[in-house]
Formats: sequence, C-alpha cells, structure tokens
Amino acid sequence: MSDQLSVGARPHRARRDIPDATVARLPLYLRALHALAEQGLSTVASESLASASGVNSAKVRKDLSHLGSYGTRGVGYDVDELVFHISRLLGLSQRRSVVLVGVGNLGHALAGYGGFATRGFRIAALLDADPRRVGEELAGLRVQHVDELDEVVRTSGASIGVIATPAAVAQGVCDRLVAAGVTSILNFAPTVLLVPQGVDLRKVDLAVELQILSFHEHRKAADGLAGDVPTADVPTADVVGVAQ
Amino acid sequence: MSDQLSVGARPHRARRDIPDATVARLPLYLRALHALAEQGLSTVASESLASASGVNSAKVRKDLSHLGSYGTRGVGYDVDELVFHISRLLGLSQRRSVVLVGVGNLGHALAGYGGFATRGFRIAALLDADPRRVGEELAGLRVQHVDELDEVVRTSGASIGVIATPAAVAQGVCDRLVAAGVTSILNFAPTVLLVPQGVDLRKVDLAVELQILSFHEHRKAADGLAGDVPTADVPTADVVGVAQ
DNA sequence: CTGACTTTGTGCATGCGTTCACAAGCGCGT
DNA sequence: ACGCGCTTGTGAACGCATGCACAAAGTCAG
Repeated sequence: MSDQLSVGARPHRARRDIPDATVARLPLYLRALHALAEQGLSTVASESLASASGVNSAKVRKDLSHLGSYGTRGVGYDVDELVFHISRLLGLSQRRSVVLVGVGNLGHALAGYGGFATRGFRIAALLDADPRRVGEELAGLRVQHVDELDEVVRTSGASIGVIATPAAVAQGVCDRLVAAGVTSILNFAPTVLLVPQGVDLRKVDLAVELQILSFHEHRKAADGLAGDVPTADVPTADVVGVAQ
Repeated sequence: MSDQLSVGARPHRARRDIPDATVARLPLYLRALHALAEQGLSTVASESLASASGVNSAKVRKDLSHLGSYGTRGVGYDVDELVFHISRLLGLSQRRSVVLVGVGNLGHALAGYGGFATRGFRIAALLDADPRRVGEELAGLRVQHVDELDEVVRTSGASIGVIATPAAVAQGVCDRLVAAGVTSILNFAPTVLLVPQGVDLRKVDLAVELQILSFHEHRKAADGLAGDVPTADVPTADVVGVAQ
C-alpha cells in the first residue's frame, strides 16, 4: 500500500502529512456525516461518528486531528463544519470530470451509480470499442467510440479515468488515457496496469475479494473440524463483531 | 491497512499464521501464475512473478515463504506446484457456492463476471426483491424472489453472500443471509453493515475509491507549483488494493 | 569436483497504523 | 464562581508490514 507515492527517493516532497489510512477513511466519515445531517443533528461525538461509519472512536479522533482542531471538548464536532473541511481536503469542492471506458454491464452499473454525482463527480463521457454500443443513450450521455478518447479527455479536461473493459485491452486503454492527460485511474479490469510516475492508480478486483473471503471460510471450516480442544479456552463471550 | 474484516475471533484463536497482507496478495500471484502457465513456463523466479503481479520480489518471497519452501534456489518456483498450494490454502480446491442478492446493473455485471467461475466459485442463486426481475434468465440461472433466500441458502449450502442491493435494504438482506447460515459477506452497497461475531465481511465501495483519487488529484494540483519530478519515465506498477 | 553464478529464504531495521490512556478543555447546573 | 461530567486531542506503546541485505543452497559448465 505504500508504493503509493513512490516519488523515488527525492528530497522531501512537501506532501500533505495526512496518512494514507486516514485519507481512505475520510469518505466514510463524509457519508456518515451526511446521513447524520439529514437526521437533523448539528453536532456529533467521535463515538457516534465512529459507530455510524464502522470505525472505532480513537481512530476517528486521530484522523480528524490531522485536519485541524474542529471539535469542541465536551460537545463533539459540528457536523456541517466537518463536512465542509473533509470535502475541501478531499478536493470535492471542485467538480471533477471522469471518463468511463467500457460500457458493459459493469460500465452500466457505474454510469448509473448515484454516488458519483452526489459527491461532485461528473461523468464527462462514456466510451466503448464495440460499434454496437456506440450511440446508445445512458445516464443522459451518448456512448462514444473509444477512438475519440483523446479528444474527449482534452476537451472535457477530465483528470480521472475509469477502466471497466476486458482485461486484455485494459493496458492499452490505460496508456491512451495517460497520453491524453489523465492523472488518476480507477481500474476494474482484473489485470496489472503499468503507469508512469505521477499517475495514481487504484484497482478494484472482485475476484480477489471473493478469494480472500474463501480463505477465511476455509480457515473457519478447518478450525471447526480440528475442534479447539479443551485448551483453557476462554469463552469469547464479549462483544459483537462490528463490521469494521 | 486493508483489514476490512470484521474478524470475530481475536488473536486468541489459533489462526493460520498467514498475515492478512499476504492473503490479500495470494490471489494476485495466482492470477499471474495462471497467465505464466498459459505461456508455457514451468518455473518462475520471484522477480518475474513480482513484476507479473505488480509487487516487489522481496514481498513475493516473504509471502511464499509463509506457505512453505516450495522454491528451488538458483531456479525459482514450480508454477504448477505453486498454483496448487496457493489454491489449496485459499480454499479454492473445493467449489464454493455464492448467493447474489440484487440483480440491478451491478448484479448483472457480477453474475456475468467470468472470474468467479474460473476460480471455483459457483453462483447458486440470484435473488431480487423486484417482482419484475423475478423469472428473468441470467447467466444460466432464473432470478428468484428474495423471500426464497432462506430456503435457497439452506438447500444450496452457500456460505458466501454477495450484496448488490440499494443501501437502504442492505442491512436487512445481510441479516437474512446471516440467519440463513451465510458466514462470509461481500458488500457492494454504500453503507456500513453490522454482522455477528464469526461472520466475515468485506466491502467494495466505488465512491470511496473515487474520492481517494480525488484527494491525490487535489494534492497534485496544489503541489504543481512546487515543481515536477523530472525523473525518467519508467513505468512503475503502482498501488493499492481495495480495500478495502 | 570445483568454482562461478543464480535465486531462495530470512534476520533485522525501519516506518506506518492502531490502540490505550489521560490531561486539557468546554458546557452546564447549582 | 465553581466543580462535575463529558469529550477532544495526543503522547506513547505496541504490532504489523515492508524492504534491505546476505548467507545458504541449489544449478551448471568444464
């Protein structure tokens, strides 16, 4: 996870000192805060925010401390203020254009996903290589041919590309996106992508997730059979496991 | 880092001493190994496997050392042997049944995703609450009504549930899956789920991924004035699994 | 058999992230 | 004004993961 900013051993880059792990949780807080705001709450304690976002309160406090002291001791955090600061830090104040390549089932799902628009992302274009899909209307946009990628990226000023193509063509699409000026890529294709320095890449891999679950299933099954023999086993009575 | 597992049992339990970070990478190695096998290679060095799976060789060697000494110094690892051992460790030798709830666009994408079947997962059933979708044929299966969830899970013996429903109903579906006997859940709905101890939970959150990219975009834009990295344009495999 | 070469497996140092625990700070009731 | 209870913010300890660097262990040529 730390390959992230490789930055190759240069003199100290003035990077924001926000830990990656914190950045990954900020969107969760943001979602929980929006929900709390809709419930009419104006302040929230770290403990509440924690359970609403599936984290523990110590983590919440430490995370929030990285963006300044916006809490009031004895009271909690102001919901609106927190929303504002987190949004600003994540760069969600300014609308970002996203180009989506690959309009299969997954692409359809992504194009129709409301969570994008509501967080300041605008889908600038839908692209596909299949001529039969070109021209199709989807989420208020016309699907264009992938050959127009370069032009679309430049005219829309999109800086984020989403790849939802078959694995075989993903690297090619990736290269074209980068060449056109995209500097962040979200990859759903089950393959390793190479990108130049300075381009951020994240991947979402469905098969990997399932296989990790499979491992734990396997382990649970093995533990069950092996039978934890009477080895002074403290009855693990406590606590209900909470999703993260 | 990742560890988005609810993980009931604490360290107490004699869990396989395979680090979580390693488990998360094993599927990547597996995919790379399959590709290498198709190219006709019978052995592979940690360096090659590393670049094929987007990690570095030291990590590969340390990861593989956790499952035993299956390498030969001076030569490398036997591809087939490695595939066998990783598959076994991940519990992929036995076919696992998966129940998919929610057959919208995302559900369609998941049902049609080949990566499941090719790794030993069998979709046992497709469920949806919308009567208009019930009866639809998809990936060789008929969509059933979600009321049949309990029966379907019990008769199929499925231990893994995939939730691709709207956020509002995700917790309800989750509860029903758990009640029916499912012990691992993969959640695509953008909401926090609570599960009892002993049930593993992973989540895939599209909006979160985009917001993380947005943060880095924002930071890059801010750093922009600080001068760019003039280093060579060597592609680097980069970053990041889902998280979580 | 020997020596050069290749690659694994791992001890160790380092850094990041999590968690604990508590002092400092704030509001409120009296 | 003043203490009481609540909550933040953070110092410090701990644990996990990463990456380095190298000895051990194998191959291969001659």
